[in-house]
Amino acid sequence: MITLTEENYIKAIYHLSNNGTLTVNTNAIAEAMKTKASSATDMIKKLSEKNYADYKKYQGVTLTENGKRVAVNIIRKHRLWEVFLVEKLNFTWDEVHEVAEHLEHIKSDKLIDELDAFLEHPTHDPHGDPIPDKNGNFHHIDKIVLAKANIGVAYKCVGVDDTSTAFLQYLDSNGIGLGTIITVKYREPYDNSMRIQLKNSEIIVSNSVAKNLYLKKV
Amino acid sequence: MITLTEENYIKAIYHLSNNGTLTVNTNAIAEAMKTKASSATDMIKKLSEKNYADYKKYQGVTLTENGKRVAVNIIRKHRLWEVFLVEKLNFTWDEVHEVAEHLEHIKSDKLIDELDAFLEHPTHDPHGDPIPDKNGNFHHIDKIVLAKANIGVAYKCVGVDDTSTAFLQYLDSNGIGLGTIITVKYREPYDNSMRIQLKNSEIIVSNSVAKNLYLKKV
DNA sequence: AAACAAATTTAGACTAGTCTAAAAATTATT
DNA sequence: AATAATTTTTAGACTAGTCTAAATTTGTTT
Repeated sequence: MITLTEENYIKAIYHLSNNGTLTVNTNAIAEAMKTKASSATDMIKKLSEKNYADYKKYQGVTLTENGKRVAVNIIRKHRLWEVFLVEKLNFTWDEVHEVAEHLEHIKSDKLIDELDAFLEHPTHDPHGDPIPDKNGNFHHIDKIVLAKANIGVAYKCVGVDDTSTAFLQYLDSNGIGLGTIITVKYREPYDNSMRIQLKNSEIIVSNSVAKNLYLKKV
Repeated sequence: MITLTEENYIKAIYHLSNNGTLTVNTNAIAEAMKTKASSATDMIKKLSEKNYADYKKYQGVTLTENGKRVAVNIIRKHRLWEVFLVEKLNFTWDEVHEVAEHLEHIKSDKLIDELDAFLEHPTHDPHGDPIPDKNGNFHHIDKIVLAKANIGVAYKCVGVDDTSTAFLQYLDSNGIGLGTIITVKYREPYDNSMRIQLKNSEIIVSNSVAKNLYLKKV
């Protein structure tokens, strides 16, 4: 039996390891989990014993295939619930995360399969992140970051990197959401801010914004 | 902050006390929670300290108004989720309970208000039990138990007392569900079994079945 | 009302997860 | 290559919730 805390550590390690590819160090895990390094060490040992992680003292942690499977499954559940909350229960994209953090731990295969079907097998969550299928495969779309977009080309907004409330509300108040058509008019060399064309307006966004918005050619 | 375990104890006490009207003894709580009496004692003390329960040593427990409010709120959440699972996710009425036991602990007012609206403010769950509204008021329907129904009168099935899988599956396989029209043809004095008329069949049910099925005159 | 039975509480111990403080290993700097 | 700084681990303690076993209270018989 896997505990809620174990699941959350596995998820944190998965994200910190760039989807299971890098080795993660103890301090990073502790910080992500908002605990102390000593607590992280204890949990890492436990995950290692239970075959969710590979670990050698002082050398950092990677997830086993088993651990990755658990992580991807939680991510699937998290993102499906986010779609449900936005599409069916009128949540905005900055409100969903906290509730989904809890819903993702409900254990029922039937629940998640039926939810998936009820939502008509969505491939992306409200932030544009891909939803892995039952077998853990991600539906990949090739996206570029606004900061690297070409001048004069039309793109569609397909996701965000930063999912903080502040950023999402900034986008909302500037009329940017998933599907919004964006054309770059000008890149200011001085600070890398950009003037972009939306449907009915032209706005200037800073480089920090441009680095966090994903686009796809239309 | 209230813990998951505290919520479950409060819910158990609420049910055992007949919706907050009777005093409940320690052994009954321990049995309901599948723990030992000593564990129940510890938790009772804690609930008492936190003002969810009134308690004097050796004298049993009652819920405070505060405790009842918590219990009714959990019951509201539990039953709304049950409706969701049956109506939207194709669960059968004997499958919902276990998953709802977990969903009922998700804490988000917006979630439950929106779910309520999404389901169009249902007044009863899939077992016919009333769903309290936001303010904790139950929508009462006056129902009678099949065992006490009159011969020759047509009734509609509005609920069950026993929600065990075995009973619900028995009902399913005999073509009885919420809304089924039932007319009693004969009561056998020897064992209080009953011959009842359904839409396209006549069946005989034992007294244990008849005591667990709620009806309402049509 | 004394003795027994049943229910309840206390005492002490265990696990999961956390913490602080100190020790050990690794990495960086001179 | 030695020392300093950083990271990580260990040791020991704490809380929530559980357990067993013993002690206490209540209630029930005779």
